[in-house]
Amino acid sequence: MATIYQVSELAGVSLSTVSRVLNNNDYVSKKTKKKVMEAMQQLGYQPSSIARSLASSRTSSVGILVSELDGPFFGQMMSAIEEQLRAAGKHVIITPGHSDESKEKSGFEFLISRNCDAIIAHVEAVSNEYLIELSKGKTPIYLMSRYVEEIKDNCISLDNVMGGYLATKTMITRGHKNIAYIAGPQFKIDASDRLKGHKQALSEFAIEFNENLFYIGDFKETGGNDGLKYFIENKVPFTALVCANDEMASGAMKYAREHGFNLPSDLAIMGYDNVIFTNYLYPTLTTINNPVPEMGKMAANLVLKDIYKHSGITINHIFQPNLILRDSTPTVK
Amino acid sequence: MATIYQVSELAGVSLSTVSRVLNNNDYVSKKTKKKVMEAMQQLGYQPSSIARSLASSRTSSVGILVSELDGPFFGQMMSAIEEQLRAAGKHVIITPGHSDESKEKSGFEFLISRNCDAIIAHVEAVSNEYLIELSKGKTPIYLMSRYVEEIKDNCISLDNVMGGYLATKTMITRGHKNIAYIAGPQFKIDASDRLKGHKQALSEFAIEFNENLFYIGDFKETGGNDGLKYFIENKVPFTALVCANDEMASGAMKYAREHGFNLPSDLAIMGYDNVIFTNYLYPTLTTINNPVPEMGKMAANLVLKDIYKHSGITINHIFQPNLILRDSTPTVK
DNA sequence: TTGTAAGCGTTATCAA
DNA sequence: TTGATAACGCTTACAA
Repeated sequence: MATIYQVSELAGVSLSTVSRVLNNNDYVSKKTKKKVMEAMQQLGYQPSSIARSLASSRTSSVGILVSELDGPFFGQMMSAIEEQLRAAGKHVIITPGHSDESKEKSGFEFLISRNCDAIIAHVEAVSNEYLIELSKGKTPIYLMSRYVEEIKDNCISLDNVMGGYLATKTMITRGHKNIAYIAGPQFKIDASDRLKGHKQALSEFAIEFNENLFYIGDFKETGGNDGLKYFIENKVPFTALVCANDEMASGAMKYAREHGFNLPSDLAIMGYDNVIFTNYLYPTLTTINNPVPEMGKMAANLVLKDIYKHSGITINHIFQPNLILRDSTPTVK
Repeated sequence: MATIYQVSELAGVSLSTVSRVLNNNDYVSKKTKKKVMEAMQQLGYQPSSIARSLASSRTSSVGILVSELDGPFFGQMMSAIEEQLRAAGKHVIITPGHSDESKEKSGFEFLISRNCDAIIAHVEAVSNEYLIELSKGKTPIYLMSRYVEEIKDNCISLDNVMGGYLATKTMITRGHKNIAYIAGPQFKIDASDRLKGHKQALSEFAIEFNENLFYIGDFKETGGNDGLKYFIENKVPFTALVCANDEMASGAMKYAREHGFNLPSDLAIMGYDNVIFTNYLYPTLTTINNPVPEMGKMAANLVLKDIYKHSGITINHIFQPNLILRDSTPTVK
């Protein structure tokens, strides 16, 4: 590998001049610049980003900490962030936190030790206090889908209470009274907010919250499965099922069909997130749209604005979910 | 941030000693080691991985180059690789190539310039020659789902011809003669191999390949949609549809249902990859299992063995696909 | 506009 | 078993 030193020698200039060319510094004459570029070309020179960042303590890379590397939700998120950042010549370093406190912390440490210029994180297990403390460090932290009052300028979040409310209200206005609810793990703020919205809608229409129609799932297909099974065994009648995410809804749909339900007439089902495959289920799944790509893009923009000083960027910190009405929730007479 | 220098001062030893402790070097007395560790603790010292890799030209990180950051296929792949590597204390740096030649190349360059100890790549647009050339460089390259004879020891691949054969043969043995086929983009080797297998099965059973029952899709839902539309407009009768991946199959299923097909009785559909949501479609989708997680794990193991000198690892370079029989392909009398 | 030289935080080679 | 000291490849005052 050629180094900057060899380039400088071949071009007959000093190290600093080569460095200037590398960094598009204005104070270089056209002529020298050309000489240097040619030398680089000739040697197939590739600057070492490691050395650059050691010297400059900037890396042109932003860390992304997500819960999982797979799953449609995180896929969309990573993809949107990466695309926006790459367009600005920045790179991303992605690491998973697996919704586990110590793994999330070590993810942060890794990213920080890699000198990321900033970190965009979707974390669920670490406490707000930890995040606030971390934000005082040298690496700026941005939060996706999480609102922490003390560092709200660094948060991009979704109004999940509203989303939860919307989901259940839709079922009610479509004629349902006995509505089962499969929640997500309650340590996840998204999940507990959605539940809050559910209860809000219930109470608005004077429907009592029934423990026998409430189950806490795992945000995966199995959660939908297990939840529906639990409800059926409880023998409390219900005509609608609201799930706190699409994966659980699809699991429930499958279980329902396998156990003699005729969908959607026997049971109306609602998801949450509007993940890509919901449109390919049968019946197509009514769901609450979680504008993940837009939010990812916004998070990237926020970093571009704050850290890389791009101008003319307007930031929207809180997104509103909206209803996507499909076939799984027909109106009941 | 505390540096190694401050640690050495507080512990009353030299830089080198601290470095030795950091690297678990044996030639350090228990006593000094303890002193140093305490100093580290006290200062909350975190070694700079940047500086470390500049000095050692090792990074404990392996680059992953995938086509897309989202999508169930790549999600599973990244996840499996990362899990295995993380268990060995290595980190991954992920970057997407978007199935585009110049983007894939710049992905490689980025990863190489980050001094990754190795790169695991799933690339589709760059040529074999490029990969062979690249393999001569200082960063070892490993290929996922791609077989290149000259560097076969660095390849982990799936026998896609066999998979394609299996898919179509299954349809034939279940009683179908008029089988439509929606292929993937033919510059992708996976796609062209699957097609090859399809033709092989056809000819084995003396069924002629019919251009009117052949469509090249984009490996996404839209491809399934458009393909089925094309076949219907062609007005050539067919009773079975084989798709080169699950996304296209799900798109086709939806289009079929919207256009009056009764599934699966009117049309048998076969997917490929056994992506997570195939089991939640209705009818559940018969598909060819692509053991992505196993292959990802194997690729990680290969790196662990070759690069990090782990012992006792057995490598399987070529994986065999198998049939997952579900409800979308009933037998025809 | 260009060059000199001092870092950046480690590892690695010697010598002690 | 420990310590000096020279790399690693680049950026960045400061000087010229």
